[in-house]
Amino acid sequence: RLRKWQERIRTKDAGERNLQFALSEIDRMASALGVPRSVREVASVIYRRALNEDLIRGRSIEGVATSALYAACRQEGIPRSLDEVAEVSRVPQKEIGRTYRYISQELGLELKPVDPKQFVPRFASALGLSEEVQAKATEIIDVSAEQGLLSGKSPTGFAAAAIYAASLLCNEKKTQREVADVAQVTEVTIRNRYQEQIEAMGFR
Amino acid sequence: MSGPADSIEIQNVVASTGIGQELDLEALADDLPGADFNPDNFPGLVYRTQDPKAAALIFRSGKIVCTGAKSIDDVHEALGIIFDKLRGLSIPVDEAPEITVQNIVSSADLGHNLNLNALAIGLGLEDVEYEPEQFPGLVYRMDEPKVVILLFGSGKIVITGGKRTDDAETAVEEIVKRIDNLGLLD
DNA sequence: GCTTTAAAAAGTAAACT
DNA sequence: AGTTTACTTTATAAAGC
Repeated sequence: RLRKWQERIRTKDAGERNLQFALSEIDRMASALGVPRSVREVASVIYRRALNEDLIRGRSIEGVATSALYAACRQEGIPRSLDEVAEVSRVPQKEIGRTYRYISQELGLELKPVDPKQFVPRFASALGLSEEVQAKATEIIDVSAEQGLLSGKSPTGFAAAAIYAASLLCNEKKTQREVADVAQVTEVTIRNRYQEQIEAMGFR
Repeated sequence: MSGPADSIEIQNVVASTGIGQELDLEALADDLPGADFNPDNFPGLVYRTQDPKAAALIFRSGKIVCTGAKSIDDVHEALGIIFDKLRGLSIPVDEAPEITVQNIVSSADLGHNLNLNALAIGLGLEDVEYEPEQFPGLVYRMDEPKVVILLFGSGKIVITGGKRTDDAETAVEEIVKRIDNLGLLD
């Protein structure tokens, strides 16, 4: 009986230590990503829910913690791409994506697809672009999405192309390379999306 | 009446069977020209047929998995060729081993572009997986027939997980109904 | 969970010319 | 900048780690 008590305390301690580790990792990654405290709190709630629903079995603590943070960013409307999240995590991007899809399904998060517009302020300010360019990029995204060009396309690539196009239109030109670097997509992707978008805008 | 159901093409059929006889895969790898056997990687021996084109995974237990065939008839033909090859090596093979179709992958064209964002919300986020950052297709799990449908912006779709030839047809009719009811079939 | 096999869809990416 | 090759997703069996 004494052993059972000790075992329970031991596992309780281990579980407590694991939870503390996960929460400190969420904090570390959130700081590195520069997301507000509210997002860390949402991520912590998601992680605790995953823990209570026994979703961590067979998965790494770090993977679930990273996915919870990725989900929290989306839920709070300030998404980070899987690439960006993977950069501050020690879990490979592929596993983060898989784990995210799993916990999202199991917890019924029902997060809507990421809106490319949500990347515009962050990417544009990283490039030192004006409010005018941001507004133009947002307009390009709205118009081309309405014409059905968004289906299946990556939100970051779509946003990057719109920012590139807007920078040209507003005479604040950034090169495809510069935009590609902040959005972490290739110049080829920007070129492809850009061509479709300017056509949708009735330019060219 | 021509509709999306008429555009269905079977792309891959997976089936399993067994010859009712244990096999020495090391010896078989030497006797079967073109056989790939790397027990360190995978316990099955890989053997490909040219006509019909298919790939078979042959296991020590005598169980066989056939993939890559374009029809159920092709599965039977390809496995027939393999059974005869084994018999030619004086390996006793059951007269007519039972062949079970495990999965059929089909493609089809709905003939309209699809707004996947609207579709994700309309079909119900709980039954949908749409992560364009990871994959351009929307994944929809249907209960009856129990299949998984991948939908693309072009209106092209993939139906997988079905075991019967008509599962794809039923699924296409059903998904067209659901999309049409949402007013998302332009 | 993973390993291997096949096939389609469309996007993204890297390595070449 | 264009082409080729390859990887992402879905399902499914097989034997073994």
